[in-house]
Amino acid sequence: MKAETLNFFDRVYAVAKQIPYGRVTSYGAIAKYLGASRSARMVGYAMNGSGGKDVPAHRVVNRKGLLTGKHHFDGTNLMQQLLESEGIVVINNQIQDLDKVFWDPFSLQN
DNA sequence: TCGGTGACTCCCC
DNA sequence: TGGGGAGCCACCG
Repeated sequence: MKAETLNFFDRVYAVAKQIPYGRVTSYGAIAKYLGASRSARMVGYAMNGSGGKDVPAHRVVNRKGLLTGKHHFDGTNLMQQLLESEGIVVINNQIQDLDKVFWDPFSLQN
């Protein structure tokens, strides 16, 4: 069974749910955590199915800290609003101090 | 059934 | 150092 690949989506959601408040991570970080650093696109795609789930997709951004997925939210700047609501500084759809708010899923292993 | 697309990232030149 | 191309895998039509 290719259950492992199917779990890829579920794992993405699981990791995204583990993102602590006021912190963000990148698609590549999650993908790498799942052992598919080159499948970062799939992570973002998985977020498409995050609708209706408790997955804080707004805490997942690209490697540059750009809110590339904000366009997929109901609101145009809803994603930015949510991040700012958590104390994250977002300017021009880009997260500031990304190094400070960046959260690594490998921290779970700690 | 097959092809195309996509919220990205890394490698090569 | 900077820019461009290829890769990856699942979902949709």
